[in-house]
Amino acid sequence: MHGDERIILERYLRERGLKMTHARETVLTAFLSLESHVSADAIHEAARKLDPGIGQATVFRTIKLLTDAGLAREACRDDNARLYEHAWNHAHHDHLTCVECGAVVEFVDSSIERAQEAVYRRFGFVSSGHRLELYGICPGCQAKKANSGL
Amino acid sequence: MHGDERIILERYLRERGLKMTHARETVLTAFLSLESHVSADAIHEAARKLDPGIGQATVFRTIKLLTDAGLAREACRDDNARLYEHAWNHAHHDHLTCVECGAVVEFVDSSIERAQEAVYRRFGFVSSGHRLELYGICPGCQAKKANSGL
DNA sequence: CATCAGCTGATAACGATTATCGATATCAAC
DNA sequence: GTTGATATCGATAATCGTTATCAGCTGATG
Repeated sequence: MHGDERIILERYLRERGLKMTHARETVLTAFLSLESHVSADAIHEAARKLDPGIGQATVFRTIKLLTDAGLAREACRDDNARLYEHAWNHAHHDHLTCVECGAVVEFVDSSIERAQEAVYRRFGFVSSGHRLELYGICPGCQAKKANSGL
Repeated sequence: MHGDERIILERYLRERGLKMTHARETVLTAFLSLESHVSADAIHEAARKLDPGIGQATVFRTIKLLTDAGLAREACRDDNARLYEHAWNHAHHDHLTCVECGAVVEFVDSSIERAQEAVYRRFGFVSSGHRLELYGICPGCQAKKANSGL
């Protein structure tokens, strides 16, 4: 199931003299069991269901490892807390977020990507990544608003 | 000099029964005296030079007012802290940031803007704003790297 | 110049993240 | 399997940015 990710992490750890432990495997499993855009707290909660002894600090430490290993990626921030999403076998994408209900649509748009490359060229930069967040009101919330009296 | 912004703020405050005070005027002046992408702490520091008695809490409170009044806008986050930029007479723009030296280029690209609108239509969303951050290495840092042995 | 709602600065509280520390688990070598 | 050096664990304290609290103060209005 999640064998690929486990092997990636194990190799990453071995390469720098770190160890594969129960706790780290549990956090990885918990993270993979959740949908995109999870907080450290949500991962901690999920990990506790697999092993109630998992500490909060270990979750934070392991998330950092997962990020460095290329398995997780910081997605955005829910006002205060950082949110993470899967990065392995999940191609690059941008986010379209509903400001009313919080729904998130992931999308890729080739003309946006091309236009971004043109901007890099225009200013002589070498690209190393980008973050695009579109905010708006989703069709469902538009309908809800229209029905509720406006 | 900054008369426009002062009047904007004064009107905003009056409209909701709030008061124009020394402290608020000082924070506004401090904010306007700084370049784009400032932290609350930097604004506090600048405000203290104008009036050493200005408290940190007042700076946070006033930044919120400036944001609501349309004079400031949350730009991005320097890892942990929120950063703010001028929003009055500063048209919408996106950011191109050098990951080596931190330099920020502000730009507008009409084909990116158009492509974003197409994405909104594709998913039936009504737009309410977006945030685009491009990351890369600026020409200066590319040259620095090339010279230093690579 | 009195009044009162709004403001102020100091300080405590808060939540997310990070550092500390003694006890424990891991892995490689025997 | 045992050992041992060392990474790791969970609990807890510490940090940092931000927000809430509160007693005293200020500014617009009459």
